Amino acid sequence: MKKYLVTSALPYSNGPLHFGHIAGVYLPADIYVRHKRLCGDTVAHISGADQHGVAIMQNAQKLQVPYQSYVQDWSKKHQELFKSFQIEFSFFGETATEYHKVESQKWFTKLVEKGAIGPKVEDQLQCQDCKNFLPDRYVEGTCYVCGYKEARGDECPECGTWIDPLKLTNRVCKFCNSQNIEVKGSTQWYLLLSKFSDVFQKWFKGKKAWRKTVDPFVESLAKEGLVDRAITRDLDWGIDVPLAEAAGKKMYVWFDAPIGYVSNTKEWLRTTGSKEDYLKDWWNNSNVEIVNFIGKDNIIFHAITFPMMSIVSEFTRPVDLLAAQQYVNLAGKQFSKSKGHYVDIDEALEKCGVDALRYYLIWLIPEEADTSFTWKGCEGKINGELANNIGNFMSRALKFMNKQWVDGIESKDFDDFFKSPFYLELEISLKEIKSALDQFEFRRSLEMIMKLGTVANLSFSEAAPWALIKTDEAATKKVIASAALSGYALGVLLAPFLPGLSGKILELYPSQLSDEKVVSSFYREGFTSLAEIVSKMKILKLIKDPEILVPKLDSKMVNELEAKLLATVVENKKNAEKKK
RNA sequence: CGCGGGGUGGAGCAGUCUGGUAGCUCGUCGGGCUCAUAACCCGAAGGCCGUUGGUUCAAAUCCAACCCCCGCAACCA
Repeated sequence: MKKYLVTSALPYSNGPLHFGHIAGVYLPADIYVRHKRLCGDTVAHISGADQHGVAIMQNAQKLQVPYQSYVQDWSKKHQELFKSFQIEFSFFGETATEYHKVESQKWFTKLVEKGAIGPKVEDQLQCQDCKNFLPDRYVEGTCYVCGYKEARGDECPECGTWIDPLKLTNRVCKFCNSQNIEVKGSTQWYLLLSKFSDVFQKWFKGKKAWRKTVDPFVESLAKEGLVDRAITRDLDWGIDVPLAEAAGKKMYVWFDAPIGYVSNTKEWLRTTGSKEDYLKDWWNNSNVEIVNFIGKDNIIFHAITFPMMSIVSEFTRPVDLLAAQQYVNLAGKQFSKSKGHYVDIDEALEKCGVDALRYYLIWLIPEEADTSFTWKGCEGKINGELANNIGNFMSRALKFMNKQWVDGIESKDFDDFFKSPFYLELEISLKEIKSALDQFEFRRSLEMIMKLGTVANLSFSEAAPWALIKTDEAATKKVIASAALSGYALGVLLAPFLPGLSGKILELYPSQLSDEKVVSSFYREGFTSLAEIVSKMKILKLIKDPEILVPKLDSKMVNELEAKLLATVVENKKNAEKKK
């Protein structure tokens, strides 16, 4: 029994979530958490809304809504979506709260004491009309390399140059469209990472190996040397910097956001009345494995910045396992709501159902490479695999059983199951299925379960009970009994992946088998004790006929959705060419 | 020479670390079966593993160079 502290990247309260967020972070985290819990481990799954930063201010201002209500609104919507996806958290907090402010200020103060935060003066662009200091992304101008007129302050979309915003000409403020911009010296507090390169190297070399998409990337950045980063801003939305000489300044959102994992853990323990201490029993406990689920854009903050903040402040241990995923694209291109390249996730949920959509999204988890959502792919996976393989197997086997033996089958007839090809395969793959999950190989794990579904179908077809029953009812009973237990085992194995479908399967079986503790013990120890439980029951009778467990997607609907999606791809391509 | 990821039958992917007859799912074609959600089972066709060169008895796999696609990552998951 181990203790796991699993965190999922805090979703930014500034717009709707899409498949990339779900498949890239929350779904794999949820599966991992369910898997560990079934194994008997103690797991905290912590996340929450990330509610500060300039992008939020800009959008709230546009809508003329107070910041606080704007972010709470999005936070609420995100939580509703997680609920409909059956993604569960121990605690989902918010960063625009008093408890988070207290914790963040504690970190800031401590890092100042440790010499890891200090002031520097730097030239910055300030809009003289709206008085905002302009972050790189919020200033546009003419590119000094290629002359492109709408170069952003961070990068020129035309020639790809990394822009120094101070060198742009004809600068425009993206907050208010003013051109009245001046260069001003401004004092900001910096996280002095360059001082701690040795500390970083020592930790990084000693840690466990992460994905090949992460370690080489972080190494190459570290080789260039860790860069000091400004972690304060002159804004009116954010957490106050707890220094008298920095009055009026706020913390940079990426400084306080990861602290959200910690503050939310503290708040979780407080609100549940736990006696445990968030640091001693969790974050600073060397017997706890800390696992972060994030998207590839967050790697730097979770592999460098936050671990350094943790080590230097000595408040918490750094992350043990960083499960960073790549991106999920939409028909090969990045999601973009402004370009209409977008699929409404609530619509998709309604059309596919949770189980089916989770199934397709699991297959899309971008473990080592970007993946791509298409409606055709969705249809193929759901209809061709989940419905035909698992759904149909449950139907053919269990309907047969209920039709022939209304009163159930005696336990002695179940003994053959333990000699069946399905059981032999199950014995071999159960360990593999679980260890794949331990290594964040979600797709491989689920593939092995689907393979078991194929074996179940194959055995059933080979035994041909529909023909056998005409000559040998006793033998047929044994065939069906094995099939029924195969279906049960599939239900158990699917629990971390598709809790809904797993529940629907398990509830067909008597309570002695569908009981949570029993399910968990099979998942943990294998199915050897299944014989004993069944024999105690004397007769195994299903609670009811299986309904259609996995409804199929209608092909016509899929074709229409796919056509609509591809149309926007073509249109966007045309628009992009026009711009050139 | 900015950085990272990818390029394997029609589609989507695994295999590359640890070299040894090229694999999976879907699709296509042919057959079987009729318990089941037009499902399931069997068989077949289809690939010079991005290109070129090297190492080796042997290369998708190791080495070198190049080409193409995707992303931008310390201020978009």
